[in-house]
Amino acid sequence: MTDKFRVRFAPSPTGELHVGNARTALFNWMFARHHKGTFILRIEDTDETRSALAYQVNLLSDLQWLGLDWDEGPHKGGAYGPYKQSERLAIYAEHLKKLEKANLVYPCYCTEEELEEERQALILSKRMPRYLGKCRDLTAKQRREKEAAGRKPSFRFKVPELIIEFTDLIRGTMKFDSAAIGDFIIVRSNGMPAYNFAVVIDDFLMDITHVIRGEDHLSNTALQIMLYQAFGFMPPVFAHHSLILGRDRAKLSKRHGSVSVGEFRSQGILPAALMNYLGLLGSSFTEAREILNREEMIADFSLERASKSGAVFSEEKLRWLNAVYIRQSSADDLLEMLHPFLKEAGIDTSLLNVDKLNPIIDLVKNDITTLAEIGSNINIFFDEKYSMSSEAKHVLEKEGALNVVKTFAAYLQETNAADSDLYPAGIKYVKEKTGAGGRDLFMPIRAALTGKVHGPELDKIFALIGKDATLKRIKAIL
RNA sequence: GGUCCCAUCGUCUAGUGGUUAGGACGCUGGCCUCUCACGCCGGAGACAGGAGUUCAACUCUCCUUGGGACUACCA
Repeated sequence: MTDKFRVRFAPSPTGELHVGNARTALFNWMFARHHKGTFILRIEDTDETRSALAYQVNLLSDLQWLGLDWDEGPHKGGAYGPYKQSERLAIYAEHLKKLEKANLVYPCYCTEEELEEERQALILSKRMPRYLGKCRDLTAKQRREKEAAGRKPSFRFKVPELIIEFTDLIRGTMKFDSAAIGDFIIVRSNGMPAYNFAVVIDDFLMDITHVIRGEDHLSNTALQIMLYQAFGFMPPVFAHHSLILGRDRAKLSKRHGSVSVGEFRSQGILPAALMNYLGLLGSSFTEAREILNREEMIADFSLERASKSGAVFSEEKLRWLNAVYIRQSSADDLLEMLHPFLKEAGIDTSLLNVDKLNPIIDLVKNDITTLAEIGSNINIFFDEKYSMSSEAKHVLEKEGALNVVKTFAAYLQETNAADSDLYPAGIKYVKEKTGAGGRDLFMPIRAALTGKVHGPELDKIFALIGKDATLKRIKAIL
């Protein structure tokens, strides 16, 4: 095996970054960092109709948000560039020529309609749908005729007859019979390289040592190995990890709900929590715990611990992890991430100073699962956001409830106790004066103070709201 | 249909021939003298089935069953 470690994440910018791809990126990144190797980002944008610059921009920002920094790639450069396939077209053309010269490739003039017909016919006759090599033995004259008729050829690789064998780092020995594989297209009729062709060339030229990717590429590997052999290239080590599944155990897709990094980001999932969860999914760490920061994950990462079977994505567990991360975060760090969510909740953070906001966040962070929940939990601390829920109203309608609230207000107005004593002394006073205790004592005060029946400890709430606001709120009720 | 991959609680997993099959999420009972949450203590919950190999199989082999991926001029 190699003592050098160069791995890559090679997404195509044709949509939002899917958590499955993010996990592949994470595995590659952890592998590189663990082995003090190089993590390369390559953009596979050879599908002109599906690729969009906006997706690429999005992709890079999602990766950065997750903290998956690359050593070579867009915005970063490197000795093996360019790192966008659309900028490497000359390289692919040159390699096509090599194969042509070796007589390992031929032009195919079939139209997509013709190919589709052939495919359907094969399916109907219950045979394997694959290209049968119609254009493989065209004469020079026949080719000239097709060209003259205005047909642009694609180029197909002449699949040799052999058994392809390779060792997968996660799955062990893999064996494929090329008889089941039809001559496949390596360059499309529009001149763009096809996936299997471009990856092989790029992975070799970029000196990739380990290809870590999803199980969905397992059968592609056979085609790619044939190409490595045709070029006389030394293939890298392959490792195919399992896929992320939806509830129904089918490959996780949009119909299963939220699947993109961007969606979780806007729902208020912390990048560290998503990273941690993705690292845990379909894998495990040797540590007996499940909450690990990035350094711990890197230190403990091993492909040997990657599971071979697919893993169902559990949003429940992600949310649990997220809540843990929120609770563990400092108010300063949270505030940074909370900005867009506070804004959305209609709270103008620019008007508030950190000294006031931080203690509130420190209290509220214990009650939220995602950052997006901040609004409904923080409202009780702002007079202009204060509102009475129907449950709270109900509490105040109970026998004696209003009297408790009134007595509390009366105490606050008359006392000259120090601020820190206000709440405990007030409660004691109300208890003695009204005889109320437990639920009957605290719930009316909670309802009056916050307009809600749930929330953090009352003494802490009171300390943050203060005497004046409390009196104002009670007056509004009476 | 063909090729390939996979199989431990509902879910994610530990386990590498001898264990009361462990943990986490979720569910659930109790405790924390206001609620919700947190936390703590407890509970229910799994080796898909069948043959072998072996003194001994969750663990090794084979078959069955079940699930999945691929089968594009997408990656």
